[in-house]
Amino acid sequence: MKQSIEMSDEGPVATSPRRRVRKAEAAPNLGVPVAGHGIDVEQNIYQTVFDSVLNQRLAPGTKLPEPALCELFGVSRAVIRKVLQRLEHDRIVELRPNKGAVIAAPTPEETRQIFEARRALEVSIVEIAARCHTAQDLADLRHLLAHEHEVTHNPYQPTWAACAREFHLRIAAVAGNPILTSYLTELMTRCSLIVALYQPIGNAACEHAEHGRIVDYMEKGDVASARAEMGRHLRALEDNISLDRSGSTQTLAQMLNLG
Amino acid sequence: MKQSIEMSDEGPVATSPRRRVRKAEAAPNLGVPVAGHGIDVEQNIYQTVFDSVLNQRLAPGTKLPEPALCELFGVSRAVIRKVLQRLEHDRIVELRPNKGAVIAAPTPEETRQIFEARRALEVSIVEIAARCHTAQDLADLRHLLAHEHEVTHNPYQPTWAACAREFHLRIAAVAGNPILTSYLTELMTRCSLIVALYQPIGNAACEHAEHGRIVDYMEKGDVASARAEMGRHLRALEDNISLDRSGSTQTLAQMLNLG
DNA sequence: GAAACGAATATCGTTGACGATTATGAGTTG
DNA sequence: CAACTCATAATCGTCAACGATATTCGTTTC
Repeated sequence: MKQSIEMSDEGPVATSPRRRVRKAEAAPNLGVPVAGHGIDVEQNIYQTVFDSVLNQRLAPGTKLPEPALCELFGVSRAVIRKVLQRLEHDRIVELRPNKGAVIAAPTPEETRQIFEARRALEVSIVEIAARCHTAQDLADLRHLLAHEHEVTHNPYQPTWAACAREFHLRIAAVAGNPILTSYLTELMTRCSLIVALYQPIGNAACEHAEHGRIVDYMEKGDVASARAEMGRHLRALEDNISLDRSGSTQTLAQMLNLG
Repeated sequence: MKQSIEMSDEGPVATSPRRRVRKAEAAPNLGVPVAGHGIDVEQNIYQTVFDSVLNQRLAPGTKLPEPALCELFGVSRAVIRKVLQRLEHDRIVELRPNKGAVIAAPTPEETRQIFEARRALEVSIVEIAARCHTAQDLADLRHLLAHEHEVTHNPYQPTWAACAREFHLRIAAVAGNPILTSYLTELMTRCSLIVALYQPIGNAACEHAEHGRIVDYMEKGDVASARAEMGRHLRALEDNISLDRSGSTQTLAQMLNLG
C-alpha cells in the first residue's frame, strides 16, 4: 500500500474494454510467456478484490478457490497465490492451510481491537496534521466536506462510504507520514469488512458534522480538541455497529464485477 | 506476526542439531516431497533471516540470491520466494524486479518517518497500558528492568538490544492489543535496521532510567506523564542516531549463522 | 591506456505437472 | 431411516524446467 487507494465503484481497474473471459481461453498470451509486466497484472487483481470487498460485493466468509481466480483473470496459479498472500498480510483474506482462502471475517473481539487500534493511530495522526497543515490542505479538506454533504443520504451506500474514507485518508496525507497512512488504510479496510459483516443495510455513517468540527479545530490550531473530537468520532462509529448477519447467493464472477 | 517474537542470539531456531548443510546435498528429502509441513519450514527460514537482521549479522544492502538461500535451507525456490515476499511486506527486505532481494536500507527521510510513526504508536500504547495494567504486569516489567540493569554496559550489543526490545514489547503486551503490537514489532525491526545502518558500534542505547520512570508513572496511574515520558524517550533515541556507514566481508552462510 | 562494445554467466519471472490433503457423495449396514 | 465407511473429486503445497532480464568480464578500437 505505497500510494493512496483510488475508489472506483465500477469493478476492475483498467481491464481491456473488449475483453471477454471464457473458460480455458482467457488471455491467450499468444503462447509466449511475457515476463516483467507481472506487477501490473498482480496489482490489477489485488485492486479488483480489494474494491470488491470495500463495496461489499465480496462478503466475509466467501471462498476464493485458486483455480476459479486463475480462469477469471487468465493467469497462472503462481500469480494468484502471490496476490492471495498479499491480501492475507493485509488481513483482507484468511489463508487456511490446505483448505483454501476466504474473505476475512473479524470476530467481535477482533472488532474491538481494530477500532481501538484505529483510535490510537488516528488520534495521533490528526494531532500531527493539526500541527503541520497548510492553507491548501485546509481548502482541500473543506472541498471534501462539501462533496460529502452532497452525497449525504445517498441511497447507494458505497458512494458515501468511499467519500468518508477519503476524508480520513486525506487527513493522514496532511500528516505526511506514509507509514502511518498505510497502517490506517489497512485498518479502514478491516473496518469496511466489519461493516459488511454486521451492517447489512450499510448505515454505519460517519457523522458529517463531526468531520466538520475536526477541520475547525485543526484550523484554529486547537490540537487537543482536534484529538478529542477524532476520538469521540471514532468511538461513536464503533458504537453504531450492531450485530446481525447477512448472506448472498451471487456467483464469484458477479461479486468481482467481471464478465 | 501473529505472536510475540522470541529473541535468540544463537542463530537458526530449532534446526536439527546434527544437520550438516552441503552444496546440492542439503536436506535430501528422500525423494519424496513431504507437503503440509511447509509452514514450519517457512517460519523457520523467516525467523532465521529476521533474527540475523536483528542481531546485525545481516547488514542492510546485503544481497539475498534465491539460489543461495535454496541451497542453504534445502528447499525449493517457491518456498524461498514466499518467505522473501513476507519479508518484503514487513519491510525487512526490498524486492527489486529482476534484480533480486536485498536487506532494506532505510533512507534518512524514511528514518524520520519510522521514528515519528513509532512515537505516535507507542505513546498511545503506553496510555492504554497505563490504564489497564495489573499488579502482575507491573511485577513483570520490574523484573525486565532488573535484567536490563544487569546487562547494561554489556559489550555484546545484541544482548541488551534484545533486552530493551523486550521491554517495549512487554508494554505493548500489557496494552493487550495484538494489532498495535504487530505494528510496533514491525517498526522496532525497522529501527534495528537503522541502527545497523548508522551505528556500526551499536550504541544507540535505550536509557535505562527512562524505562524505569515510565513504569513509575504507569504504577502511579499518571497517564499523561507516562505518555510524555515515552515521547521524550523515543525522541532521545532518535537523536542518538548519527550518520556513518560500515561494511562487512562475511559470507551469507556466516551471517545467517548456518553451517 | 581508457572507453565502448559484445558475449557469457548469473539470477529472476512464469509455467505446468505431480503428490498430498481435504471435502463430497454414493453405498452399505444396523 | 439414520449413521457410518469408503471411493471419488476438488483443491492446495511443492517442485523442476524454460524463457527473459540484468550483470559481469573479456575483447576490440580509438
